[in-house]
Amino acid sequence: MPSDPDTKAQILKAAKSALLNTGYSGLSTRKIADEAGVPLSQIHYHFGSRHNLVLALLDRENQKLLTRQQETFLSEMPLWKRWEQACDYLEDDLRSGYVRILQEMTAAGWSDDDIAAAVRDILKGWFDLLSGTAAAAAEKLGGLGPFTPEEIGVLAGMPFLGIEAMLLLGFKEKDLPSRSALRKVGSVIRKLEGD
Amino acid sequence: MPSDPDTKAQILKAAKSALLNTGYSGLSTRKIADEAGVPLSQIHYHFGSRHNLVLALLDRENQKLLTRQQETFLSEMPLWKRWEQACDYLEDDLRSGYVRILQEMTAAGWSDDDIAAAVRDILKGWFDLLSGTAAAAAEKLGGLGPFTPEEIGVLAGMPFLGIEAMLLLGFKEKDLPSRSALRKVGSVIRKLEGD
DNA sequence: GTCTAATTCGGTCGATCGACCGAAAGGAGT
DNA sequence: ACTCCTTTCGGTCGATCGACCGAATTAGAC
Repeated sequence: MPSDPDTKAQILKAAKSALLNTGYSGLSTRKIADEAGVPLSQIHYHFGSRHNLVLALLDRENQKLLTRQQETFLSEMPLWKRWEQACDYLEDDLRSGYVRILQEMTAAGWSDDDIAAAVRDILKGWFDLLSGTAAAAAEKLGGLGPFTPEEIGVLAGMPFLGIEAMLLLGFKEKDLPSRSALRKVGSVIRKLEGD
Repeated sequence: MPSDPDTKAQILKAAKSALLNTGYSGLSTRKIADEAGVPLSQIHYHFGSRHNLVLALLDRENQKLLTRQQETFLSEMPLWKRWEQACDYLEDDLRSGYVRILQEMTAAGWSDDDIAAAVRDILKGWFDLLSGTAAAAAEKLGGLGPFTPEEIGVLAGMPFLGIEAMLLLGFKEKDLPSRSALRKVGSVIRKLEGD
């Protein structure tokens, strides 16, 4: 009775839901099993351990992002428009829970080498994308000042990670005008491009 | 026998140590008690609950930072030098464990309203400081372009938070040139100031 | 010295955790 | 019909968790 794909996907979906509800520190195999509506033993049958389940969840969430990344990379939009799109993606990813998942996994990685390596791999791919975009922008804009493309990648990407953590913490635009700041950066880029 | 101050401080110190070793999800009252060399019951006598102990630890770590913040606020250094100092502080805080503590608390706040409120208070103070500095810089530099001082505060502070999370995750300068990027921002500020 | 209140200590409670087990149930190939 | 392999299921193990208790100890007031 190989209803395997169903159950496995069901557990992963429940694991995501449980992670969003309780955070990583409150995550337990029993809560996941209850949420999925399957016996506890199913989790260890399909994933072997809680640890492996977490890694599988991270991998599954990342799969979704990879396809979108490649679309963006192939796009020929002007820089300011790509920045705008990145701001839109942030809102999407906040709603979908992906931001929370990745940030929870990042925090878990501070104490777990396997998770840390997995998260670094994911984020490394993102930074390479940003660096590549910066390298292309260097030609268009005539150099990047004192910065290498990789450093521009850092300066473009890190604010998003910091803002994500703050938004998850409950900061509102009134106390931390993060969204308006990001949008205005887009308009500055637009002027730099001479649009 | 009121050796109370000793024991209480000892427990807080052990709590910090345990948090650095195991992360928030692995933190337990027994590990803290063992590390402090006191019976488990002492923790509940002095702090009432694990929850209160965590909040007390956060408050204690923040006290240290507050004094330094005020020193920086009162300083009359040029902007680029303050930025350099912020980079130096980052290295100090990474070594001392303060970065890890605050980032762990931030992540814990995603699932705990009390911790979230406490962390927001701390970071709100930091952002106000940055915004104030940006407002002062606006006069010196002749405006901030399209940005409000608060938005400049966001754009100055958020990269640090993102970079902290990545450094804790084990990113090296080779894969993520975060330190060189931050330092070069300082040199750009220096040119803007016409020094 | 005596009394009082604060502090220390060892022990224990019920709940929850991850992991594992053997038996039952089901589908596929013959 | 039979076998073989995958999957499902309920139950249980030892470990660990936060919280709490009563008794013993100690410092300081008088």
